[in-house]
Amino acid sequence: MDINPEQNMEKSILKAAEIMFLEKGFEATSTTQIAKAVGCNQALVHYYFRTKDNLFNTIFESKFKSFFKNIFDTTQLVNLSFLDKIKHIADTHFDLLYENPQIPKLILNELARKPEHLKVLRDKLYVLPEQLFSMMSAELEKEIEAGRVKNVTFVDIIITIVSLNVAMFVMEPVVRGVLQLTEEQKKFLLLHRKKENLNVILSYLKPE
Amino acid sequence: MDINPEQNMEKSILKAAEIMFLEKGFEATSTTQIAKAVGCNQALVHYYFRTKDNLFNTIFESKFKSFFKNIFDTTQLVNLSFLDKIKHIADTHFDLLYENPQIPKLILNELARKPEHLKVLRDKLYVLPEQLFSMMSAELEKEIEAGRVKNVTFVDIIITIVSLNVAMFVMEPVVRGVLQLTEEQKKFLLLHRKKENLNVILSYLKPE
DNA sequence: ATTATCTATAGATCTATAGATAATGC
DNA sequence: ATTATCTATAGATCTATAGATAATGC
Repeated sequence: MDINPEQNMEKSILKAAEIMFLEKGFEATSTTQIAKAVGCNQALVHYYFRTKDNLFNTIFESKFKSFFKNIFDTTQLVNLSFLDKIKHIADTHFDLLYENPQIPKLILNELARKPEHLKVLRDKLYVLPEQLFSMMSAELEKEIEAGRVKNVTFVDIIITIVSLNVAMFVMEPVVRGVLQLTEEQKKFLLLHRKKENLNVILSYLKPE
Repeated sequence: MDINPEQNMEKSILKAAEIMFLEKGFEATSTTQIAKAVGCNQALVHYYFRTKDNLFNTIFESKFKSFFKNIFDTTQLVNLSFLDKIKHIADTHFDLLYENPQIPKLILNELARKPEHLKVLRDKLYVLPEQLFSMMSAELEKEIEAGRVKNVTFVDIIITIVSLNVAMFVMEPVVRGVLQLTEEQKKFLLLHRKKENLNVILSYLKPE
C-alpha cells in the first residue's frame, strides 16, 4: 500500500485525467496532455486504460456514483419533521455541489455527447431514490391536508431545490467573471445563496 | 437580395455552423464537418471566415447580442406595478430561453474555454441593464417600506429568477433522458415549470 | 477582372499499438 | 518472468493556405 500517491503511475494518471476532464471536458483533453501533466509518456496512459474512452468512463462513473450516493441517503432524515427533511435535503445537496462544483457541467455535457451514459444515470436515479420519493410524497400529502404546507407536488419541490442549487454552480464562473469577484467574494456569494435558496424553498411551501 | 438562402454559400455555412456549434460546442465541431453538412469543400469555410475561431466568434457574438437585447428592454415595463414587472421579466426570460434552449450551455462552456468572451458579456451586462437595475431597486425599496414585499435585495430576486429558468433548460436533456419523455411531455413539463417558477418567485416576495 | 469554388497539400495534432528496454517479484 | 515504462510510428483527423479553375459582373 503506497503512502505517496506520486509513486503510483496509474493513480497519478487517473488523478491528472480527472482534473483535466472536469476542467475542460472530454473533447478538449488529450491523452498527450494528460501524459505531459503526469510526467510520463503518452503510451503509458493507453497501457493502463487502453482507450481514452475507457479512462474517461472510469472517472465519469466513479465521480457520478459517489455524487449520487450521498444524495439519497435517507438514514439521517428519519427523525426530522417534514420541513426539516426538506431543509436537510436542500442543504446536503448544496454542500455536495460545493465539494464537486464541476460535476453538473460534466454530467450535462457528457450526456449530450454520449447518450449511452444515460443508462448509468437512469439506474441510479430510479432504484435508489424510490423509497425516499414515496416516503416524502406520503408525508407531503399529510402536511398539505393538515394545512401546514401549500398544495404542491414533491416533484416540483425537488425540481425547485435542484434548480436553485445547480444553477448557482453552473453560472458561478460567469457571475465571477462578469463581476470580477475574488475567491473570497465568490465563497461569500455561494454561502449567501445557500441560505437564500432555502428561504425561497420555505416561502414556496408556506400555506397561503 | 436572395430569396432562397440555399443559394448563398456564406449564409449556408453560417447556418450549418450555428446548428453544429450550438449542438456540440466549439471543440467537437470541425470545419470539415461543417463543409460536409453544407455540401461544399472545406476550403470554402476558410475562404469566407478565414479561421474556425472567426466563424465561431461571429456566431457566438450575434447569438449572444440578440439574446441579451430583448432581456433588458424596459419599454414594456413602465406602466406595470412592481410585482407585474417581476412577472413580466420572469416570463420574458423564460420565453427567450424557450426560443434559444441551447444558449445557456453555449455561454457556460465557451466562457470557460475562452475567457476573452467575458469582455463582450461584461459590456452587455454592465451598460444595458443599469437603468433597469436602478429603477427596479428603487421601486423595490418602496414596496418593502410599504410592507407589500418581503425584505430581499433585487440581486437576489434576479438570481432566483435566472436560476430557476436557466436550470430548467440546462437540465432538460437529462430529465428528458432519464424519464424518457416524448417531445409533447417535454413541452408540457417546460410550460408547467414556467408557471411554477413564477409561483416560487411570488411566494418568495410575499411579506410574512 | 473579380469573386466563388475546388483540388491538393503542409504541418500539427491526436489515438492507439508494436516492439524495445528497464524495473520488480519470485 | 512478469510488469512497467519508453521510443517510434501508423493512420486518422484537423486547420489553414496556395494555386487552379469556374462563375459572375462590368
